[in-house]
Amino acid sequence: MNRRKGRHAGSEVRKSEIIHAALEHFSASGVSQTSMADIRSRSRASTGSIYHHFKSKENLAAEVFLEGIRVYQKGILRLLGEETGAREGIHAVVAFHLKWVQEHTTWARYLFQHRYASFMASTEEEITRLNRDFLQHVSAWFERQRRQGSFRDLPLDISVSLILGPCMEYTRQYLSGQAITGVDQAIAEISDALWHSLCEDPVSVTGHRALSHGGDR
Amino acid sequence: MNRRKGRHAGSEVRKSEIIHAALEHFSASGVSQTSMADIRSRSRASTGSIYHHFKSKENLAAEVFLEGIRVYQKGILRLLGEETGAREGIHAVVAFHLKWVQEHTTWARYLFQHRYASFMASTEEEITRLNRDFLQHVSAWFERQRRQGSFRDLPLDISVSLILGPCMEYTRQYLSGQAITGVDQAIAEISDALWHSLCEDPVSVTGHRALSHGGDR
DNA sequence: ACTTGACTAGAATATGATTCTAAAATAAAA
DNA sequence: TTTTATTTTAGAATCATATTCTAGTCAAGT
Repeated sequence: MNRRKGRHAGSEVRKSEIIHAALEHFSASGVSQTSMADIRSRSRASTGSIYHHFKSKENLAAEVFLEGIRVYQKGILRLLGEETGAREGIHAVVAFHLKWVQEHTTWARYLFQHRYASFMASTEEEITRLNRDFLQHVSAWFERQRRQGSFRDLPLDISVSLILGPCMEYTRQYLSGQAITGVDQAIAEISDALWHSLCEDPVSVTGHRALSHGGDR
Repeated sequence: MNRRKGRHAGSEVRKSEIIHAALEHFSASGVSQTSMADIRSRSRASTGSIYHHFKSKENLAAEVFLEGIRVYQKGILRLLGEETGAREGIHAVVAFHLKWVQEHTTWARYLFQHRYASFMASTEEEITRLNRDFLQHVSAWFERQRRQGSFRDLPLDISVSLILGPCMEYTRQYLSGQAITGVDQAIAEISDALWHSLCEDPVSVTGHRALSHGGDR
């Protein structure tokens, strides 16, 4: 009955080739500095082929974004599902994020340096959907932790800002080569600091702080 | 002697008109979605005139960015020059940033939603210079505070991430209409949290925390 | 008044995104 | 296998828009 599904074998492959060719250029030079000709020559696909798979350059950019953000979010959500304690949870999230950036530099450059780019917001409601679902899971985790008295009772948007903000800012510095502190130390420092800014009563829970850091800078 | 400055009267005015026309569009729709024709018609300047004052669209975008960031940075630096205590300093910076965003929404949309955009990094070394100078002042302030024992001894890039990150992340939410918490409360929450993540020994310095927040969210 | 260089105007050009037409490849039907 | 329908690819044609070019206008100094 589903005779309408006459998918060709190599089609997905070709689409993926285009996405990855685009990623390379977008990540290295940004979307606006990348021409369709660049993508065409790197992917060895024709104009027609590209426009068959993607509605426009903007749409291609969005699909590349989606492909990356899906992988990233899946990783974070797996962590939160593991139901560790609050402090471990925070550390795990920070570590995951920074290591992911370190190991997927090309993706990270595109995803996070262009995070606020305009083409995302307007078009592509799937991005909105992904973000909403993601936020929902994250806030559920938070609520659970808060009920156990691990976190203080902060508004969700503030909590998100406090956690995500430092990670993103360090990421930005790291990607632009301006970070002095290495990733491992950054994970330790940031998660430690976050814990103290989020938890109900930092000192009584753990007597020590500043687990490690050399005398740099 | 300065005969080379055969400035025409209205020239600066015209240039400024172009910048502000561009700002409106850039802020509302982003640089790539704005055409030179848009800017031309809003500023009532001709193509030739625009290209006389600015090398290219990219350069125009950079100059708009510069104009905004200068004002913003000047405000922050004034605060840091006032040599208040560490905690007051943090609060003042957070408050300044968020109120500035609230009062200069148009500028903020452009400056901060496009902060990581590519055209800034590559071209326009004046932006680099501004940022370097700014960072230098900020780090000097930090070093002074740290010597007085107010802050713990964190690497500069980490400190910057911890402070700037939450402000920027909240800003992003605020500008995209996703913030739940109001600006005043956000200032209180964020600066309180920052203090606990940065200071040497939060509890002994001030016994209380969470100065204010309603039971929202 | 005249010369000079900054400034403005708008047409011409160039670059690059998108559309269009047709053909090749593939899968399903006969 | 041959036929038919559908998807996918190709590349030329088109269209949108950023930039350049040529010719002027204007303000100030001589």
